[in-house]
Amino acid sequence: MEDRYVAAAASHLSPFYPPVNIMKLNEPQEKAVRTVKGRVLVLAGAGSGKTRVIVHRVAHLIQDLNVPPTAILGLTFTNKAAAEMRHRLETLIGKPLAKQVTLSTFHSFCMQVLRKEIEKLGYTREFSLYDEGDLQRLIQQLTREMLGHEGELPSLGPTKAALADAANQGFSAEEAEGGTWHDSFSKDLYVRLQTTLRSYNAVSFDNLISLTIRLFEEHPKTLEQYQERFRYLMIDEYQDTNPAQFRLAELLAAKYQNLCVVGDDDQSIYGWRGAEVKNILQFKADHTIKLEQNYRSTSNILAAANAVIGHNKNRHEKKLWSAGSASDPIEIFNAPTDLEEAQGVVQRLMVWKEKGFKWRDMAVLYRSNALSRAMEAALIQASWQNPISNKWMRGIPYEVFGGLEFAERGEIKDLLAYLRAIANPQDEEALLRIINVPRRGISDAFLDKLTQENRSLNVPLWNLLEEIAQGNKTFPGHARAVGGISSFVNLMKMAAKRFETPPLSETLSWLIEAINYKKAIEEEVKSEKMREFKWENVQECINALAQHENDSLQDFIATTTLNRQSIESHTKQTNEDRVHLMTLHSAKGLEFPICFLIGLEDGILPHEKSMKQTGLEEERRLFYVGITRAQKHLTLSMARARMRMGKTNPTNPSRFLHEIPKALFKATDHKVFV
DNA sequence: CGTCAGCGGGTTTTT
DNA sequence: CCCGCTGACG
Repeated sequence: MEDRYVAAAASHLSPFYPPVNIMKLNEPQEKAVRTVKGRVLVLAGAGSGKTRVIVHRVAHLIQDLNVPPTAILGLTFTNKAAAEMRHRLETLIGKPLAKQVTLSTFHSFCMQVLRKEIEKLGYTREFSLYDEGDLQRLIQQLTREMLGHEGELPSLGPTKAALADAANQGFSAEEAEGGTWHDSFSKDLYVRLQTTLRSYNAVSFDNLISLTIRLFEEHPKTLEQYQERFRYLMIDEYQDTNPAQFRLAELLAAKYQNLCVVGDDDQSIYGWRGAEVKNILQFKADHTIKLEQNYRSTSNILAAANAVIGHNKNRHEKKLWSAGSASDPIEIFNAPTDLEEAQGVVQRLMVWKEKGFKWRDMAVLYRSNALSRAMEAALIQASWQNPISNKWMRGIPYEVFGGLEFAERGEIKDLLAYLRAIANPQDEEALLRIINVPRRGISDAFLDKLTQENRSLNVPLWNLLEEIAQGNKTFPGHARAVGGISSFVNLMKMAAKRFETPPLSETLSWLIEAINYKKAIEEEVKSEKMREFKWENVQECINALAQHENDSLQDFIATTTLNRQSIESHTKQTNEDRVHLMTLHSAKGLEFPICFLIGLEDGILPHEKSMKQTGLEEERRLFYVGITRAQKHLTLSMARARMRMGKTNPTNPSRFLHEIPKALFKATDHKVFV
């Protein structure tokens, strides 16, 4: 069967010069865009227009080669990168076309696939998605069960590492049995974890990938459907793929082999998550294209970046160059304390604002989420003069990306657990979380008894609860608990019915009322302020659901779990004029005219937990990624004393700072104005 | 069964 | 500093 667009795709060989959209690219960029058949490796240095190439390549396929947008699949690692790519594609080819292209993270792509196909693997479509926290609690529980009360949970370090490794390989319970393990406890725990998830009708983040692989391997017909649909596959940040993701990509590309991978070994920063740089270094390519001209940064910034990354031994030599001017030197300041460091950054932000930059042109990047605290405090306290109205404003608008905060709050987790249990009553984790919230007189001891019983009978907890509610099972002396369970079961049944019909947000409101959650908060929480805060969060959750009226309950839960930002960001308009705060990891793939890297101290960057040699090189790459986010101006900062875990400790400047040639930077006082 | 004080432990990074 | 957990008590 000869598709129209397959024939058309060969037209890149014709003398026809493709229209407008790729005219402004440099030679290797254009080559990358026009090489649409076969296995293409694009080695793209930082700021070399990698995203631009991907987006133009998609546009070229659609507009010039008549490839249907639905035949293109672009995979990224972070939601932010996927969103950025979509945004840029929209400006290039318009929303209607861009919307039809599948651009998503590995995990959400797999989620979409499994939503449709998971029944082939023996799960139901209502399966739950467990985030890292859910998984952690489950592991804890299983560990306790396995060790009994004797073992005082000995060093779980090696075990956790072994579990992570198996997960990165994408092992199923059966595969784990045959795999090589350091110790049998780790293996048993992993096997037990996988089988328990399975019995809960639940999948972990890693399962999203591994189950999709299994689906494709066990159901060649299904795989073929996806291969037929997605004939053009592109993977961004390919250096970050782990073994499972690698397998998945190869499966999808196996038939047509139109696989374009883009990446940079110098920006490999997910080794801790099982990423293997060798995937990009050993990629079997029909065409290899190197992008080495940097368009993003001034030559000072680029020179600093090159000098820093040059200290890594384990890398491929490249020669990033820029035609740009030297411009300002990099600024470095060392403040007495973390608070003053934050104030120094805020003062500089205000200077740039006065010079005409938008807040959204500026970003503050840091190694770990905890570092945002002091920054936020300083941003909230700042007073600045609006250059247009000349009015004095209190607080600089900012947005923190990626922090877990909102989704991690107890009340949100409670409500989501309700939704999860309603959608998937087999989700024991969710069930146990909310069965006694608010208090229904069901004690932990009683629940232990029940879980033990359902394990030995091999009956889902929910079924047992139903039995109890119907009076088929009696527990003399536990009248209160039995009563609580009955009302809980009835409530959940009623809720499940109600959630079948939209609007979902109204049903959630009903549920919150039905469980008297407001009263529960009022009884639980002492401080008036906290109560208000929590109640606001509950309202936020309703609002978030209202934003997803067209989705099913399951879709809402999945989106929320896969993209924590999504549950809170709907209130803030995207693209609002705010300073961006984020970790170095989530900044990858992004660029900002004005960049601040804060907390550049030994122990933070490089992080104390990764001071071993290989770890150190990854930390350096992280620094490199940070430096290369800056387009026009870069400020590096540190503090001589920093509050950590409630204690203020002296610190030393990051060893990486010594790797920047003196000629490239200017040391300044932390205060801009006195 | 629920509450509350006291304590010990832990901070990388993301989906 | 901020949790989650524990164990004693009401």
